[in-house]
Amino acid sequence: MADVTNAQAAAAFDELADLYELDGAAQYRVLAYRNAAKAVREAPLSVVSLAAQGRATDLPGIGTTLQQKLRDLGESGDIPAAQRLRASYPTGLIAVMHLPGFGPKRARKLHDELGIDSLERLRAACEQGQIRKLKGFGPKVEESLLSALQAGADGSPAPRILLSRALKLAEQIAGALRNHPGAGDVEVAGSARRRADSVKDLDIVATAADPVALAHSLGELEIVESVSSAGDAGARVVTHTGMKVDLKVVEPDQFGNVLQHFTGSKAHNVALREAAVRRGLHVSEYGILDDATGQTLRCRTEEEVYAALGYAWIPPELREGRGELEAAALGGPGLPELVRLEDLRGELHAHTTASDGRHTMEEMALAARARGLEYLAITDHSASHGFGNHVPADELERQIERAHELDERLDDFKLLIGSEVNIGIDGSLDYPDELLERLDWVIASIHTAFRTPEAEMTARMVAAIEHPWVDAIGHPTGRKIETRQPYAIDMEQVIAAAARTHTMIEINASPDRRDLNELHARAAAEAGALILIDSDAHSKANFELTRYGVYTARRAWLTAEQVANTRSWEDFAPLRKRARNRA
DNA sequence: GCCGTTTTCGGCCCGACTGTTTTCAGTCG
Repeated sequence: MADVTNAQAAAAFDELADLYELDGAAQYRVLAYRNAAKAVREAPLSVVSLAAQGRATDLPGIGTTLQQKLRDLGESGDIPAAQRLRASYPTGLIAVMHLPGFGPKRARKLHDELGIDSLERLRAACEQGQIRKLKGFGPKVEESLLSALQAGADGSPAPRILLSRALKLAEQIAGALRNHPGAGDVEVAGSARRRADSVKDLDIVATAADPVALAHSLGELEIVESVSSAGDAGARVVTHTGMKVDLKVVEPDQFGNVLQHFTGSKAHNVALREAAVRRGLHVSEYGILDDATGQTLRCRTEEEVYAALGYAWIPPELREGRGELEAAALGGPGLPELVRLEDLRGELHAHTTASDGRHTMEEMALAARARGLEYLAITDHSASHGFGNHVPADELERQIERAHELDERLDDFKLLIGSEVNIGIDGSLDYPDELLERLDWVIASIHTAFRTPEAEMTARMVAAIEHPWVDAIGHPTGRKIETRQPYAIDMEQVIAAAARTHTMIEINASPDRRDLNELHARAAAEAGALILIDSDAHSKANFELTRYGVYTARRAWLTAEQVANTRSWEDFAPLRKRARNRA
């Protein structure tokens, strides 16, 4: 039944939204499909299975009609309405519709009047000067279309930059702006502030005694390649790395409104405004207009914006339209106290020169202690890792001795000897059980055969989870943000197995992994599984990456209590599965 | 197509920008 993944079902609704849009359907009908696509993409359970049981209507934005379409999708692999519409509107036309500056109306006109059904035919029509003849189109449209097509535009969304790279740039730019003599407040907004997995462009909001001077100073930074506009209200530039940066300079008494607006997300702002309208208030980046008085309230801070609308201030990481408004409503259930970087007291996943790390056990331990951590588990790759970076069993034996000696010597610090053990294709581990038992800590991960079918992959993972000496699962879905899809695996079953067996699940903090993602991490915590935030450090400097794991944990609504390694070693030790098994 | 401390029908966020127009439709965030 779970043959259709939520990602596939969401894509089907998005396609249907595109097709209905081309067909000229009412915009709110189209919007309903887009909202449903988001709900499906973020659902913690298989929506096709839910639909089969008649429970998909519990999801926000799914009614009986869309539930039936999910059933059709589960039973036949397609939705009849989509099949019908595809006959009228070819796939190539959807690509045209997704070109920058284009949408359903323009694409439809090109289709109806010039017979355009692909990017190739569109390019030919441009080259023949046919586009500019159409009513509502002109030479500018034709030119920009041609240059976009020549630059390789194919209607697919622009690539996104990893948060780690984007934040480095954002902090650099914001720092430079703050140093400007005319600057007041300077804050990074947008998805970077929400600590999303990846970022499309940077939004910065500022106040300034001299707005023009501040706006021009952005364009003068060394990292800036070109300036597309700079005035008294802000500036828009592109860096040498290709990142678009948008600076808005605003009056201090609107700083809260503008920062809130440009922090988003879109889903959060739409929900916020819809709720406000029901109370006679209209929210925009300029203020809050009250129907009753005709007055517009301008806010210096975000706290004032949220308070005026009846909410506690909402941490940016939660602003994704995932129930945060209901939780933040004054007099409501309240928002969780989110875990912070400084809450973490131990690190349970780190490599040394014994496998593919850059530093020795001692160097890593001293670096961890210097960062204020109280315990560290050394978890080099196991016997079958390959790439010449594996640790054979006899080498691990020697590592155990070295670790015990080192642990003796380190004051006020607990050094654990563990392993990141490969999970074989059949779910087996590549050290003998008696060796695994003697370790302080074992984290098991999949590093091979990513294309294994879902049922086998799930069974493979669950087998590892059920192993008595596996304390935790590392990077559970194998995804690499923007570059590698997660392997096919039923996370519902994985999470349930982990919760049942007291196996911890990692949020791997490596900025291109952040795996578990925020949705799975939230589901896992709600299912009662204990979460770890691990750096997976391959060098001393990599301990710095832990913060990306904390960001994901916060986006997952996690409290310090739900993250196992916020505990002291004394409190953490008995939570390990091996400690429970021995007890 | 969804949804309900105004509603089972009639609403459904808000404003800027662009290129085309001469008052605005379409797109974008």
